[in-house]
Formats: sequence, C-alpha cells, structure tokens
Amino acid sequence: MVKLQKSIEKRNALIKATIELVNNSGFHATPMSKIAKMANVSPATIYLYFDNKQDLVNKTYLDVKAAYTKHAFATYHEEMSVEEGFEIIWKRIADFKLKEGENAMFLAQCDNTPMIDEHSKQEGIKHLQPLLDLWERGKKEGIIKPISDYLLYAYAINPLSFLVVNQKRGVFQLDEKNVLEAYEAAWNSIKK
Amino acid sequence: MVKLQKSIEKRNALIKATIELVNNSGFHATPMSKIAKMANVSPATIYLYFDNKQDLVNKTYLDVKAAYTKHAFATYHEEMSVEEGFEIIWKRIADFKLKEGENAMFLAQCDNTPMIDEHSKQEGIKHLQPLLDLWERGKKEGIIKPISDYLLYAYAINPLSFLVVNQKRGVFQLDEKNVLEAYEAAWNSIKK
DNA sequence: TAAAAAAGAATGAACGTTCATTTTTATATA
DNA sequence: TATATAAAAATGAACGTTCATTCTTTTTTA
Repeated sequence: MVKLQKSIEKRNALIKATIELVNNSGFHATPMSKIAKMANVSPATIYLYFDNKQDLVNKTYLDVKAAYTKHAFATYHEEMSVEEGFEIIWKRIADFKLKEGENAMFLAQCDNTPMIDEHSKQEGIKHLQPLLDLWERGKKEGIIKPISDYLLYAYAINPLSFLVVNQKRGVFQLDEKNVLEAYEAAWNSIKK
Repeated sequence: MVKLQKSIEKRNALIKATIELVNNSGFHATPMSKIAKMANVSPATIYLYFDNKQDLVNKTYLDVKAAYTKHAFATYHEEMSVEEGFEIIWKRIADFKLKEGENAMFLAQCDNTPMIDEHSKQEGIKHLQPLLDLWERGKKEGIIKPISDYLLYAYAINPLSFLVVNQKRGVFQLDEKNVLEAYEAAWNSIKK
C-alpha cells in the first residue's frame, strides 16, 4: 500500500507550459504533445494529472484567476475607507498585470473566447466578491456612482487588460507614470 | 471569352458564417466544412474566394473592422468641437456594439487572441485615425488629458467591448440608461 | 516487492486542402 | 431567337497529415 502523491512540480510545469503556448498560438493550435515537451513530460503523463485537454485549460484558468485575486486583495482589509480600499486593490491589480504579464494575457484570452467552460468561468467570477462588496459600500456611502457593477468593472478594472495585452504585443509601454495616470482615469470614471 | 465575376453574395455568406461559428466555438474549433455548410456552399468553393482558412479569417476581421469604423465616423466631421465630436463618435460606437453584437464580439475575440495575422491587425488599427486626430486636437486645446492615446482608448472606448461581450454571454443587459451612464464614465475618465 | 507514476508507440478520428469532374453562365454564331 | 461552346464556378470525394487519447511496457518509489 503506497500513498498517492503525484509530483506537484510536474503539474505546475504543465500549467506553465499551457499558459505560454496558448498565449502564443491559441488553445486549439497548441497540441498536447507540445505542452508535454515543454513540461519535460510524456504526453500520456498529462492524463495522470488532468482528465483531458479541456480539463487542463479549465484548471489552468482557475489557477491563474486564483493567483490574480489573491494578489489583488493581499493588502486590503474591510476596515479601510472606500477610497483607500479601491486605490489599494486597483494598484495591486495593476502590479499583478505588470509583473505577471503572461498570466494577465492568458486571462484576457480566456475571457474573450469560448475556450473555457461556462461553469469554470462562473467559478472564476466568484473570486472578485470582495471588490463587489467594496463597491456596494461605496454606493451606500455616496462615494461611488450608483450604477451597475459591470459598468464599474468595465471602466475601473478592465482597461488594464487592454493595456497589458497591447503592451505584450509591443504596441505600448506601461510604466509607473502611465499607471498613475490610468489610476486617476479609473477613479474619475466611477467616483460620484 | 467570359467576364470573371464570382458572386459577392457567396463571399458575404462565408464571412457571416465565419463570424457566427468563430463566436460560438473559436477559430480552430470551426472546421471549413461547417463554414461551408452554413453558407450553403461546398468546402472546395471557399478556396475560390479565399486562399486558405487563415486568409478567410483575416479578411473577415478587416471587413468587420471597416464596417465598425465606417459606422463610428458616419456622422462626425472635423468642424465639430472636441466635446461634440467625442460624444458623437462614442455614441455611434455604442450604437454599433449594441446593434451588431455579433460583429463586436468577433472583434473582441480577434483583438485578444493570436487568431489574426499581425499584419492584418496593423491594417485594422489604421482605421481609427480620425479618433486619434480628434484627441490630438483635444490635447492641444487643453480639453483632454495630455496622456497616451492607448490610455485614452483603454478608458474611453475599450470598456464598451467588455460590456458587449458580457451582454452577449447573458451576464449583463445593456440598455439606453446604461449607455448614458457609460458615456459619462468615459468622458470623466479622459477630460481634463 | 507491489503499487504508482511515467513513458513511448499505436490508434482512430477529424480536418484543411486538392483533384477530377460536373454545372452554370455569357456570349458568338446561325 | 435558338444553339453551340468555352471559360468560370461549383462540387463531392479523396488525400495526407495532425492530433487527442489510450494501450502496453518500463521505471520509480516507499
């Protein structure tokens, strides 16, 4: 009788390879064989860690989304004022997108294609609850415009994805000055 | 001796089928055979109109992008004030995204994946020049923040894509009230 | 030493594209 | 106006390749 323990490093290598290859070629244009090669693993081994290709990309998506929101809320706590909370979260998100461009680009692709199962997408959305709660509080206190969460998200957070994707493509350079200007634009668009 | 004239209706049917199928399944998951079937055409016929699958999707992208910008600038002319010009263009873009959700969703997928050739993407960007010119003027007149065009685009225009994509997925409903609120958010984020 | 993990080769299905052939179209001729 | 004809347009079947997944065997681990 032996304890079941598949190596977590191998799983991580597979996730990492998936992100890089899907970023460069898209989901259906990256063969399992290539993912296996990049992770230094046999194609058959992938199936010890994931049910199939779809399961691999779903789990990759949820992993990255979890890392993203963990980073976003790391220094936030509910005792903060709405302004301070928003600034902290926004800047942590910007920080994630800047430092982990590959991950951010992968999320953008997932969110704009039919690549990920609807169920996994719904799971991913749940991670953002603390931000929605903060907005709820901001609306109650009359600090944030009383409009839909989707509108708030569209103008406050989502533009960062656009910037990161275009930065990765070499069209645009995000730097500290840009980030401050972007923060100001974000706050101006949602504050009352 | 006979004049060469391939039917434009058939080409349009192929483009339309490509948009719908790629929206639902993604580029690599839509076989040429399916596109052909939806356009009521033999698979081989596609190759009379396009070089190959990649060419088909590139041309589809440029067609949709051209329709998008034509719609956006239809009622704009350079004699307008910056405020008026921006409002007109912004609302025309919103109108396009609302009325032609399929097209808007297709553009969002193209802009966030490696699906389209880099060269075709560059071609697509050129269509937006009138908007960039307007911003240039707005910056000179001190009406618009003196920041990068990408930042302006990210906060003024791009959020609409997010809204349309999420609307199509049934998560969110865009209506006239929302659109007005979104316009206000857009203008607040870029005005000086 | 026995179960778990991993490997590489094999399998069968799906797909983009091409090929050989048929159908349509527009004009030239009677 | 009716017929002939040659090029263009369209077709369905076929080809060769690629890929996800599975199978059998080997290696690792405790």
